[in-house]
This record gives sequence, C-alpha cells and structure tokens, in this order.
Amino acid sequence: MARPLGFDPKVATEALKAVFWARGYDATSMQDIEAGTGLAKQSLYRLFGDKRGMYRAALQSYADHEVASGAALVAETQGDARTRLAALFDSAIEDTVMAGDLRGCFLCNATAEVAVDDTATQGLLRGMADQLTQVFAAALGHDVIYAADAALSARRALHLHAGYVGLRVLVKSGLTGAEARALVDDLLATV
Amino acid sequence: MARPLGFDPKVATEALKAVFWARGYDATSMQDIEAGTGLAKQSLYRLFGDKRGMYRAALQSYADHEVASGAALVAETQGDARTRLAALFDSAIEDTVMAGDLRGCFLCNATAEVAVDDTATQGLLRGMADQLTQVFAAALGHDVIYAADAALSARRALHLHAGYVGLRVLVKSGLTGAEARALVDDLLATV
DNA sequence: CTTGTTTCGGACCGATCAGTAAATAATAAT
DNA sequence: ATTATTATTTACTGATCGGTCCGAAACAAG
Repeated sequence: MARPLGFDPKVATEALKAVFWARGYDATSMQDIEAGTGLAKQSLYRLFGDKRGMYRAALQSYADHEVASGAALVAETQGDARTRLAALFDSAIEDTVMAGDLRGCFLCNATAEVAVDDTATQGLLRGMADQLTQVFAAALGHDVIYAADAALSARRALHLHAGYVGLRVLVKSGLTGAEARALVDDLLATV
Repeated sequence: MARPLGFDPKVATEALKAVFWARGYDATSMQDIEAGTGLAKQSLYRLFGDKRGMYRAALQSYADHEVASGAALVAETQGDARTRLAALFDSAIEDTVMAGDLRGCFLCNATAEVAVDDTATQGLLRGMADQLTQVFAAALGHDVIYAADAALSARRALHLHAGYVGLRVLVKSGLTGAEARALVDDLLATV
C-alpha cells in the first residue's frame, strides 16, 4: 500500500556498472552517477546505502553479465579446449582493441585500483577472480589431458587467466590489434 | 645568489612515487602528498606544476628504478633465457606475495586507472610498457632460438609481459604464494 | 651588514566532494 | 475521499578537493 519504485533496480544497477566501468571508483562523482543512471541521489542512497555499495553492485553486475557471458561462450562453442579458448580470447579482442574500447576489464581495473587496506572489496574481487579462473578451467576440461590432471588444469587455468588480465590491461596503454593477436596466439600455443 | 633548495628533488620524486604507488592518482590527496614527501604544497607546485605533473614524475621514477632494476637483474643473472626469466619472476614473487606487499605493480595500476580520454598519460604508459617488454625480450635473447627469430621473440616477450601483469594484478585480489609459483612455473614451462 | 633573489609556510580561494533533512508528490488500502 | 506509506525532488550540510597568494625566512653576492 505504498508508492511503487519509479524505475527498475536491475536497470539502475547496469547503469551503475557502465558509470564505474568507464571511470573507476574514485574518479566517479555522485554527479556522474546521477547523470549516468538518470536517478536522483536519494533514490540511489536508499537502494545502495552509500557510494561503495553502488560500486559493489556495479561489480556484481559485471560478474553476473560479462563474466557469465564468457562462461556461456565457452560452454556453447563446439570443439576442444583450444577452440573454445580461442573463441573466448577472440571475442575479447574483437570487443576491445578492434572496437576501440579503452575501458579495459572492469574487474581488472577494480583489482588494480583497490586500496591495500580495503579487505572487504579485496574479498569480493577474489571471489570474482576465482569465478573467472573457473571459466578457463571449464574450457580446459574439454580435453582429456586436463580433465584427468586437476593440478595441471588449475595451473594452466591460472596461466590463461593471468594472460587474459595482462591482455586487457595492456590494451589500455595502446597495444595494437596485431600485437594482441600475436599475444593470444602464443598464449594458446601451449594448451 | 639566492636561497638554495632545502631538499633533494630526486628524493622528493621518489617520495612521490611511494605515495602514488600506495594509493593511485585519484585517491591521493595533496594532503597525502605533503605528508608523504614532507614538503609544503608550494615547493611541490613550483617543481612539478600540478598534481598530474607530480604523478608523471612518480611514474618516471618507477620506470627509472623498478623497471630498470628488473632489466639489470636479467642482465646480471648468469644462464640461459629460462634461468634469467625465472630470476626475474622469482624476485617479483618474493617482493610482493611473500612480503605481503599488496600495492601491486605501479605501472600496471596506473594503466588500469588511466582514463579513456587521457591520451597524454596513455602515451607515457605505452612507452614504459614497451620498456618492460624489452626486458623480457632481452632475457629471451640469451637463447639462440629467440635470438634468431625476431617475430617469435616479440610474440613470446609480449606473452611473458602479459603473464607478468596478470600475476601482479591477481596478487592484489588475494592470489597465494603457492598459486603464484604454479602460475610462473606454467608460464616459464614453454620458453 | 645590506641588498637581491629565491624558498618556504600558512592562510585562503572557489569548487566540488559524499551524504542528509525536510518537503512534496504519488500510490494503495480502507 | 481519507489516510498511511513510500518515492522523489530540492536545498543544504560540513568537509575536503586542487590550487594560489603573500608575508616571512634564508641564503649568496657585494
């Protein structure tokens, strides 16, 4: 028996993701957030508590959509581990370097930006990093060699994850499309 | 015939590096900078122009010292490419995960934090990234296979660089020492 | 010691920061 | 229609932001 919300919280959260992804935490002002979401401060504060809450929601939205869509791509692509990983990396290159998108990976940016004493956010990021590592491990699981050797699989998944993070970061400082492809070729040559 | 500087600009620049390395650009206030350098605003503004100038000087100091010391380590270590790279990565692990240093790589952090429209800083970072890639390429150059094949060397150096960046970033979200070692083992297994 | 030049420290600037309080508008139940 | 409850808007808070101005202190040359 009360007035209903004038907007969809899901949509608002995605708008938050877009805003923080583009500028990071500190460089984003409440003014930017109001403009990006189209909502007034009060509505945002009521829903998310404070600016950090908005940031956490944005990160969660990234994990729920971007990371999950990577997992889906790996699951839906037909073929062996290498083929699935190639599809994952190719789509990353296509969507970033080729599209001229210099925002980088939101998760990587957030990890690099996190303060040394912000253990709460660190924990959140660790969980999402594990989630992403699992995507690589899942792809590897389609080869019997990796399916049979958990230690090898874990190690290589971490290797791939690190390469992925490096790729996404280096793009921000001007890595070209050709360099990105060469990097990925070499990264996938061993799997 | 004038009053001399009451401090060493070199030392001040290193203090700037420490301050920005610990907190990043946006999260660092002029108050933090005054406290970290022990200098008054006026002296800093006169020397570096503005806050961005201080940041650039800090980045340059990182390239001149940290990146250069990596290059020195590669040059001074005796042995083949693999041995030299192992020394480089081992020292990175020892100085970060093992030492409980969660600041990450200043250069990586800066790249992740850089704004999409800040082309000036992007250019500066690109130069430093190339410098770091050259360190890996130099290590590879101690194997005839890489010395003879420039394309392979370039590709693999980029691969190693990306892996290095990924390692340094993942440590910030809680990668353990054991995981870091496994990652590096796998990364160096192919060279 | 005087003079010329530069550094240094603190007061100060308007702008912007994250966050809040109160008033207004809208809806659902009675 | 009245009332209870909630959403939204407007105005405002003290604090802090990056940056500047100016007087005082310090040093070198004469």
